[in-house]
Amino acid sequence: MPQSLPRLQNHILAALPPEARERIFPYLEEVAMPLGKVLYEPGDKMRYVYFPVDCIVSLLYVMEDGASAEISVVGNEGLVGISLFMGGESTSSRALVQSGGTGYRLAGPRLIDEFNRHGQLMSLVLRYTQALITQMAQTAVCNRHHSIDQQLCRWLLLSLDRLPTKHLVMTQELIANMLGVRREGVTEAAGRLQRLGVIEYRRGHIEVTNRTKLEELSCECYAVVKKETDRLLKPASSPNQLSL
Amino acid sequence: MPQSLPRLQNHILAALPPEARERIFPYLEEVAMPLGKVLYEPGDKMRYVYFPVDCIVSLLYVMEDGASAEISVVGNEGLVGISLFMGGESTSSRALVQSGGTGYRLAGPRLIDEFNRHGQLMSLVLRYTQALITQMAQTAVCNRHHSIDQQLCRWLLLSLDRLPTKHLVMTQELIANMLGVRREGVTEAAGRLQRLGVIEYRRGHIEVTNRTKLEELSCECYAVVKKETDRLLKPASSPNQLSL
DNA sequence: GACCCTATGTAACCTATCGCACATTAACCT
DNA sequence: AGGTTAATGTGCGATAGGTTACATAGGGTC
Repeated sequence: MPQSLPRLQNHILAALPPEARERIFPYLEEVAMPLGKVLYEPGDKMRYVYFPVDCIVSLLYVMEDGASAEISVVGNEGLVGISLFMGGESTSSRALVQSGGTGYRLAGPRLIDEFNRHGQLMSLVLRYTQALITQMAQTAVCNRHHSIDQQLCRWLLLSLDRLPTKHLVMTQELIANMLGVRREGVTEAAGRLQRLGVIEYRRGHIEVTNRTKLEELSCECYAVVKKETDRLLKPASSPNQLSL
Repeated sequence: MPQSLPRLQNHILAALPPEARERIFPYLEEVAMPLGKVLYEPGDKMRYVYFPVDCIVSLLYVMEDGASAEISVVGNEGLVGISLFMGGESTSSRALVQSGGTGYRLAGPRLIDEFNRHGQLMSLVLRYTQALITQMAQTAVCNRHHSIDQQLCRWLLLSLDRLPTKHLVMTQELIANMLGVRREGVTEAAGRLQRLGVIEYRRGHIEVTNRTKLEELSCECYAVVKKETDRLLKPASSPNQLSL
């Protein structure tokens, strides 16, 4: 089984030891992840986990009245479908591709089988899940206390960290859906950021031109999540933290 | 080892099979959980997990400027300190006793040892963790879209579900800290609820007098969390969902 | 019973964001 | 090239909630 490069661009897959790769890689299926694709809806029994390679997936909650809010984002640092191994088999949120690209999927039973070996994969995905929890918690706080401008900065940074370029293909309308605010609010915030020379945009495209300043303008939430995610996932191939 | 009743009031402990109880119960220490006690601060290396019996613990995030927001609440349906088995050993939030009572604590290594047996305890705590994730996600959404009145209803219901009585010992100031809003906002919302005959309160005490109406006035967030938590934890002693 | 502290009530003002209505234009299609 | 559609810009009034500043009173303490 050739260890083709793309699948190693997903950090979880890349951090697996050789034996685990041998067991799992034959079952990985490459899948297109075009913008707007829905990986699962609330309550769906999950059949696959998805390992993003160069795409971004948003976990978002849509309310009865149609209003929505992003709970967290997943890029090639993680995987989509944690409920499979957490035991619930479904979530109350929707998984939506927010930035197109490709990924790999693995059938649920294959993942669970490997998870149950109690080895590196289990350790990795549990640590990743904790990083995800941190992100959700910080999103809750950010939604409560920070301005649209600050949240837009945070959102751009989270996206940027998960993309190979400084260029986002994204309408303000979609960003508004993610942040759970009006589209006009995003237009105004984006206008301000552009006037400050932090971003440049045209219809459906945003380019970050001054990342340093973007970080300054963002609320603390970005840094908190980034730092904690790095802490949890950097030592990804360190000795299993679960051993005594 | 006698299976004294109080420890079985914690649903996780109660759902363990006899063998697991035999291994764990000797190491459980009863601990007082007075209102205001801090179980851990952000970044603290956790030494124990806590199993609430008749108290409520809030996980809340405190920002640089002192503003705070509750991320989730834990009662006797769960446990505090999931980072221990998730692998991070610390979180970015604070665990604060919001309603006094007692609980049991278990030293980290003892828990991890049992977790690593890959049995019922692992299954239980992972499912519980997913329930916690649902609660956090819904909190994020609620913070974005719902009014203080609705959130107060949700918060009262979540607390009520974790208490043996309809009586909360709680100042409006504290509730405001949890919800991440001004104290005056809570005063006004509580006043409206009282005028509607849903609650009755006096200094530091709140009594829910019409739960049905409280549920009507709450946003959908309470019901979503409740339903999902029940789904995940009700079949607590069902066959290990992780087996193929 | 007097006292004091803390919890609660109230009010005037400020601001961010919403809700709505519309103008403008970039980019795509034929 | 022109038409069409979707994306963006702008300008209101409405409003929830924040900010500040006090007034009031419950309930424990001496």
